[in-house]
Amino acid sequence: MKTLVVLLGPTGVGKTASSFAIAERLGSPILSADSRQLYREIPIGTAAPTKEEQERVKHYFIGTHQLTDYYSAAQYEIDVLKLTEELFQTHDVLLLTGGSMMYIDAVCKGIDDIPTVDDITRRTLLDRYEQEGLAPLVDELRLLDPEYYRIVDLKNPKRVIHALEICYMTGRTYTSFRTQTTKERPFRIIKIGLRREREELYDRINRRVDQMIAEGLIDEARSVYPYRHLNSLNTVGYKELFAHFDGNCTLEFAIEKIKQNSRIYSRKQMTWFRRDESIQWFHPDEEEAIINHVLANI
RNA sequence: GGGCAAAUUCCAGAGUGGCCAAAUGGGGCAGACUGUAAAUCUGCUGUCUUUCGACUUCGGUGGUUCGAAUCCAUCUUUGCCCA
Repeated sequence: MKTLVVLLGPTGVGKTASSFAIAERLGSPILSADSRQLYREIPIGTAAPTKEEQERVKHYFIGTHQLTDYYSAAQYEIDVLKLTEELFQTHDVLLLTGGSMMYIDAVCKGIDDIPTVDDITRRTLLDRYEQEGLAPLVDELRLLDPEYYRIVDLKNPKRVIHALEICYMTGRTYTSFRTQTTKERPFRIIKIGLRREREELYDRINRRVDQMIAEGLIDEARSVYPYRHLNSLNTVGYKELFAHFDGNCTLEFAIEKIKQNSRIYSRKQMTWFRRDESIQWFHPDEEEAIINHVLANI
């Protein structure tokens, strides 16, 4: 049986470094599971593998898209499944690595088949939200999809709006698309989680941000500044610098905020991963133990 | 040396006799999460307690008062002003 090894963990824990060693031992390319390394315009701030690193091990899903492209976890699921089908023809084991929680779940558990929202519907609801606020939309959701109304976070605009978008676009309830089932995959999945002591992780994150700055993050951010309203740039490392470019804060403050938001992001990742009991956790230095664990389970 | 102002819970900062364990913001911590998810949202944040509640806090000390973060005296520190 074919095996997909999923190497995951919070930002800055050392996934990239570990992934090379593991990929080389397994003879696998690396499938990135990172929702921002996808974009070719922002390699520095997303700590994407460098050209040299990509020459050492073949990578997929790095710099494959433009900031203006629409992409989502659901699309990622489709793309990864298609790619793995191909690659499993010549490989028994494949390595997927990254920290985008939803992307990983999309591959491992699947996402329900919900239609992609068209631009007009999206803009209509967004305009209404901006003009009328959330309350009327919440009321509508109660009428259009009472079942989802009962369980959604009614204070979360993204969730309420998205459910309404689907209702309006399809004429069906959002609930009717939610099967909440875990999809079966034609391959075995082994999840390896990397973790460190918090103090150590935070220290690495802080230092990595300084390094990004040294590598030219500010120029990189400036080069994409005209696109700052794109969702793909609602990203740690960029939104803080945009605030500085806008004159809302000093550079020093922006850099501190990047560090802080990166730390917060790493914690959110850990919260997400924590409830996944199928993850086997290791310290990044335990390379041999990781390899042995993988070899013992394939 | 003289005058004035200020000292609040991790930080900033409200609060000027009871409704104050003390607004609000920041920070910290925890959680939710199925379509732009590095997004978006929620809760907690003096101690003990499951709850009710109890206890200790608003620079120090001593007063006034039934009752003080709030009033008085004094001390300490800080800032500003006059020398």
